[in-house]
This record gives sequence, C-alpha cells and structure tokens, in this order.
Amino acid sequence: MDQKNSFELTDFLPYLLNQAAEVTSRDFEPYYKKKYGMLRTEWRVLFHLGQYGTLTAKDICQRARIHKTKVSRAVHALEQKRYLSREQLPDDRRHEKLDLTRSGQRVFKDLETEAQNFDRQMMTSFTEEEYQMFRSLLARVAKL
Amino acid sequence: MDQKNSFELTDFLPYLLNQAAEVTSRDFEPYYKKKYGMLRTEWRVLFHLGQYGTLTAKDICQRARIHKTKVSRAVHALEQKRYLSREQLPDDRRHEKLDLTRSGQRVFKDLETEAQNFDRQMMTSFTEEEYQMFRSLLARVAKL
DNA sequence: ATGTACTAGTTGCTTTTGTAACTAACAAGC
DNA sequence: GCTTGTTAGTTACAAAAGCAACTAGTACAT
Repeated sequence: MDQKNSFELTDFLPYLLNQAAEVTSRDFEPYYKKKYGMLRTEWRVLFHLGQYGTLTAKDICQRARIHKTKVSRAVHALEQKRYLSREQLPDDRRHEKLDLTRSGQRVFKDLETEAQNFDRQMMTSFTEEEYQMFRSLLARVAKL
Repeated sequence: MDQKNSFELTDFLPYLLNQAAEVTSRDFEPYYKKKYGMLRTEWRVLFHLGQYGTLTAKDICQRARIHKTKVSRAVHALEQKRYLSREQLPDDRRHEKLDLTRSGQRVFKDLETEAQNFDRQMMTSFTEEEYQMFRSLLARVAKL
C-alpha cells in the first residue's frame, strides 16, 4: 500500500541539470578565471563575440539569454581589460557595435581551444551516439 | 584550408548544460518562491530532508554539493519558517540532527507533487527511451 | 591534563547578481 | 514643433553568494 512514491529527487530533471551544469562549469572555470581574471558572464560575452563577430549588447542578451545589466557590466569589464571595443552607430546612436580587439581575439582563440579540448575530454566517457543525443536533448530543453 | 574550426559555442557542453539548467530552474522557481517564499537553496535543503529523512547539515552539503555557509543560512531560514527543527546529538554536540516539522513535511509533499508533475510535463516531449538516457547521462556527468 | 590538529557550523565582510528606476535616443501622431 | 510611447543601455540600491576567519566541540598524542 502506498507504493506510489517511486519519485526520487534524482529523477527531477531541473535538479539533475543543475548538478551536471554546476560540476562542469566549475571544472572549466579555472581556464578563464585564473588565466585571464574573467567572470563567467565575461567569458560568455567574449565567447559570443568571438564566435559570431560584431554584435550589439542587445544581441548578446538574446542569444545568450543573459540579462542586460549583466551584459552591460561584463562589457564594461571586458572593455577595461582591452578585450573589446565599442563603436556607436551613426544611424541609431542608441546601439553600439561591440567587437573584440586583437588581444580579445587572442584570448578567445586560446579559450576556444581549451573549450574544445574540454569537450573532447568529456566525450571520452560517452559513445559517439550518446554524445550526439545528449547535445540534441540539451538543446531541445534549452530551447536553443 | 583551415577548416578545423567546426567547433561551435553550442557544442560546448558546459554551455549547453547551463542554458538547459537555467531554463528549467526558472520555470520551476515560482512553485517554491511565490507559494512559500523560499529561496532555491532552501527548497533544495527541504527537498533533501523530505526525501531522505533526518540529516545533518554536513550530510546535506555533501549530497547536494552546496557550500556549508549556504546550507547554514538555508537551515536558519527554514527554521524561522518553522519548516524544520534541529536537535543536538548528545554523543557529539557539534552535530545537529535536522528534521522537517509537520508543516515542513506538508510543504515538501506539496512541492514533491508539483515537481513530479513538472517532470512528467517535460517527459512528454521525450520518448521513454530518450528520457531514461537523458537522466542517466546527466547523472553520470553530475557524478551522482 | 594539556597542547595540537581536526571537524561542524556560524558570522562578518566582499563580490556578484537581481530589480527597478533612470538617461538618452528614436519614432509616430497630432 | 511637442507630446506619448518605445528601445538600448546604465546606474543605484537590495538580495544573495563566496570566502575567510572564527567559535565550539572532539580526538588523540604526549
């Protein structure tokens, strides 16, 4: 009687996702933090700019789903580190084109390589099929 | 020439995991926040106690991988809300047995049900096979 | 018994995040 | 022109998280 409760905490997807995200994020953190003194949000903004080229802050908010205040602060920080430059658009002076500087690009290249290695390392514990499926499931959940 | 760069931001597992975790956590947040005024950490602590019964703060730290200061403050908050009680152990007065009160258990039961529904809802976008695989992959990554 | 080392948990202070109000720029109606 | 509404981005203040130092209790060697 009352065997309905087969539901376990570890069955709860948001919980599992958080734990998994936490573990991997923590593992990767040293690469951008210790080496370049960047915060997670800064790293994410840098990565978006490196990957997709010129963007406005708004673009980054939407693509990365980061709140505009966080982006604003990250952009400021990256600017101070001379990793990015801003340029106002003459046709609409509210927007600013954001671009990585040379040194920002160097940092991006380096971290991109590290990220790739990190991913490859993680892959070794999956079969190719598992890896593909995992990515597609995550993308679906993340509504990407 | 130089076609090595097929690596995309969205291939990066920590990034994908974070996005997915963020989306689902945000979706579930209202259940414990609006209804019971709990913080995410409090909800996690409550859930652990509800699921596994009596635990010490240390136990929770290890199981949930939450830092002890966060647990300490969450326990304090839950105590104030009368959702849990502490009892010092006579054999080692450093430890405290933590238990949900009756009202804490009611809250747990309610949220557990909501969590179960939430999970079931998410499942509808997966096949049974995908769901099982997803969970096992996440558990592996989270080192659970 | 007492000095050293360790453990559970808390507290104070700093850093980071979240929220909401703000500035500056544009756009459209009148 | 000038009012009303909207958008990009910033800033000020409040909430939460992180870190390091602390208290209190235990263990164990001398």
